[in-house]
Amino acid sequence: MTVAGYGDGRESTVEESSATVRPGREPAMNDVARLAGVSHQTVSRVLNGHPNVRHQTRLRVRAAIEELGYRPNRAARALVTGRSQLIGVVAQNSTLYGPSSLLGAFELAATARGFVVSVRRVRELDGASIAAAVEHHRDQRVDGIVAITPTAAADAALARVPAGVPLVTVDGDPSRDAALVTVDQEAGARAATRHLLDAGHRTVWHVSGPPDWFDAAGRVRGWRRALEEAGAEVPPVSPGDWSAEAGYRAGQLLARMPEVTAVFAANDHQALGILRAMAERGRSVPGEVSIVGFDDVPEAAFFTPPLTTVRPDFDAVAARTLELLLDRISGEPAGPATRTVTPLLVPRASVAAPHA
Amino acid sequence: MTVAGYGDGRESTVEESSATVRPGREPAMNDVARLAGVSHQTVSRVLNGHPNVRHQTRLRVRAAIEELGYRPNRAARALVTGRSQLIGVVAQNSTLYGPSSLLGAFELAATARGFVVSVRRVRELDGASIAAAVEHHRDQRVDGIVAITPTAAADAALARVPAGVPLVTVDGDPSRDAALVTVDQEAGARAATRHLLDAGHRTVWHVSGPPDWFDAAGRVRGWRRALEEAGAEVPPVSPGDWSAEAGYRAGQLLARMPEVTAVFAANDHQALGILRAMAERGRSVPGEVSIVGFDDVPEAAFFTPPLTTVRPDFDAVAARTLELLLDRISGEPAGPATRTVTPLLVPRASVAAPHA
DNA sequence: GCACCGATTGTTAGCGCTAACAATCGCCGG
DNA sequence: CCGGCGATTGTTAGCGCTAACAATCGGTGC
Repeated sequence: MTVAGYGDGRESTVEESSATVRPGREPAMNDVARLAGVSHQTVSRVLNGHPNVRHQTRLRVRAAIEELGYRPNRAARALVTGRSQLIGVVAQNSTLYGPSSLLGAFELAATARGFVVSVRRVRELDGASIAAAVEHHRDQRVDGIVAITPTAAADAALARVPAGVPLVTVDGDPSRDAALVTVDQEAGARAATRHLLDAGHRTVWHVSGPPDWFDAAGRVRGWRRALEEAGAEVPPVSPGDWSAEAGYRAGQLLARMPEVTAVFAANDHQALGILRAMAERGRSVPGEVSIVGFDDVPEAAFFTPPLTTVRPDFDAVAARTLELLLDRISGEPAGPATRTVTPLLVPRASVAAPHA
Repeated sequence: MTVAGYGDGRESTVEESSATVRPGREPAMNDVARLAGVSHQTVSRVLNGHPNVRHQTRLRVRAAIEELGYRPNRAARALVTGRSQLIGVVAQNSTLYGPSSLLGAFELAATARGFVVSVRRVRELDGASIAAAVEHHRDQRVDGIVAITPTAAADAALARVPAGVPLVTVDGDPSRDAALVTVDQEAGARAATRHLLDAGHRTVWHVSGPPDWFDAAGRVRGWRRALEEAGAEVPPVSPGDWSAEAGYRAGQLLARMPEVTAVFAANDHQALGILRAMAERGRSVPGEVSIVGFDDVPEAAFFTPPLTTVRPDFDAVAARTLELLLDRISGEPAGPATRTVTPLLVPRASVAAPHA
C-alpha cells in the first residue's frame, strides 16, 4: 500500500541486518541516524541547518542521507511545526495570457522558496465561488492565500476572511484595507491614450473591459484623464468583455463612424477584434484608424498590423505578491500594504498620424 | 506563531472551562469528541464515512464539528495513512493556450476529487530539468505525478523514474511503455489536410512545429499520410517553433511561391503569422491561399479571416489523465495503458477552392 | 585541581490522526 | 435465563518529525 518505494527493485531478502531500513517503507530519520551512528535529533539538526553540529558529524549524517536516499517527511514536519508549506491561490479558470502569465510567474517564485502552490480555479467570479475557494484552501491548512479578485463581487468575499489568515489580493479593490498588489492600470491607459494624442489625433475612443472589473475601470480612468488633461473631447465608452468577439462588435460600430481615427482597446484580444472589423469595413490600420491595445500578448507583434500595446510586468507582480505574503506568514506588521507595478508602452505599427 | 486562528477576535478570558478548546490552537479531533461526548475515534469514523456509527451519534458529532468550525488536519492524516493527497504536475512554463487549458482542466478535475495539485514549471524541456522536477515532487511525497513531456529529451528523463511511482505521461512518446494520454495528432492533421484537398487544392504545404516535439511529428505524419492517400505531391516541410513569428517567417517564403495555394499550420499562432505574411505580400486568404491551423485558440474565430482549425478536447485529456493516475495510485494493474483523444475539425473562413 | 561554561549530542514528549484491537450493549435462539 | 453475535464505541499504539530539556565533553579561570 505504500506508494513510493514499492517495487523499486530493492532486494528484500536481508533478514535481520540491524543496519538496513525496514522493508516496504521509505527510510525515516531514525534509519539515517542509525546508519550515521547519531541520534535522530542530530539528523534533524543537520537537515535544518542548526549551527551546533560538529563538521565531521554533519558530513557523516549527510553521507547516510545520501546512501539511503532519505527524504524528510513533510507531513510529519507539518504536523509538529504547524506549517504546511502550502500556498493557496484563488484564480479564475482562464487561459487568458495575463492570468496565465501571472500564475506561472507566481508558481515559479513560490516554488523557488520551497512552497507548494495549490491553485483553486473558480469558474465564476461571484462572491460565493471565491469564498468557497478560500474556504477550500483553509481546509487544506495552507500557510497563506493569494486571491486574484479583479471584480467587486469577487473582492467583497475577501472582506469576510478572518484577519489572522495571511492573505494577499492581486488586482483587487485598491480602496479595500488589505495587502494588495496591482498593476497601475491608470498609468498604462494614460500612456496609451497620450501616445495616440501625441500622434496628432483629436481624441481617442475606448473599448473598455467589463465595467465591473477594477482593471477595466482603472484603464477607463487613465484614458479619460489623458483626454481631459489634453483638453480633448471624451467620447462615450464602448463596453466589452475582454474577448476578441466583443472587440469585433464594438469595432463594427466604430468602423462606420468616420470621425473615429484612434481607438484604445482595453486589451489585445479586443484590439484584434477591432482590427478585424476595420479590415472588413475597408478602413485601413493605421492609415485611417490607429489602435492601441493592452497586455502585449506574444502574438501582438504579428497582428495585422503589429499592435502597439501596453505591457504589464507579471514577474514583478508575482514577486511583490510573494514578498507581501511571506511577510504576513511570518507575522510581520500585518497592516495594509499596497504594491503597484507600472506597465510599459510598447510602440509598434498600429499607430500613425491621422489623415489631414 | 500559529498562523490561522491567531488574532481572530476570540475572547480568551475563559479560564478553565473544560468544554472550550485550548486557546491559540485550532480545534482538534479531541475537542470535537469532548463536545459531542464521544471518543476521538468516533469522530474519525464519522469523518471518514465509516458505516458502524449510530445515526444519532453521527448527528451529534456533526453538530460539534459545525460548532467548533473543526477542520481535519491533513498533515496528521497524511502522516498516518502515508497518503499526501497531493498530485504533482510537471509542465513547461508556458502561457500557450494548449498547455494552459490542459493544466486548468486537470486542476479542476483533480481538485474535485479532493487532491491538491502542485505544478512544477520547468523553463526548458531538457532531461535534467524534467528529472529535477520529478525529484522535487518525490521530495514532496506526492501520491502521483503527471508529466507533460512533449519532446524526446523530456520524455527520456521519465524512463529513469522507479516503476513504483504512479506516473502518467501526457503528450509523451507513444512508443514508450508507460501510462500515456495523448491527442491523436495524426488524425487531426489528416482531417485538416484532407479538408484542404477536398476543397480542390492540388497539394498542401505544411509549417510544422519544432521537429523534436511528438505533437509536431504526429501532425507531420498525418499531413503526409493524407497527401499520400490522395496521391498528392508531398512538398518540403517548413519547420517552425509554434510561435507567430516562426509562422510569419515561413509565410514570407510561402507567400512568394505562386504554386502555394494551401497551407496547414501546425498551430493557430503560426497560422496567424502566416496570415500576416500573406497580407503583407498582398496574397488574399482564402482567395489565393487557404490556411488551416491547429488548437482552436479562442481568438481564432477573429483572425482575418476567421481561421479554420482543429480543436483538441483538453477536458477529455485531463479526465483520462486523472483516471489513469488514480488507477495507478490505488495500485491497479500497473501495466502500460494509453488513452487517445481525437480532435475535431472546426471549419471557418480561411479555406476556399483555389483559383482556376 | 575544581567549579563552570559553551559546544555538542542525546532523551523525552507530543503534534493530530488512523488502524487494530478491546469492550460494551442489546437482542436472539435454545 | 444464558451463551453468543453483530453493532457500536472506546483504548492503545504509533506514523516521523521538532522542541524542550538533559547530559556529556573539553577546555578556562582562579
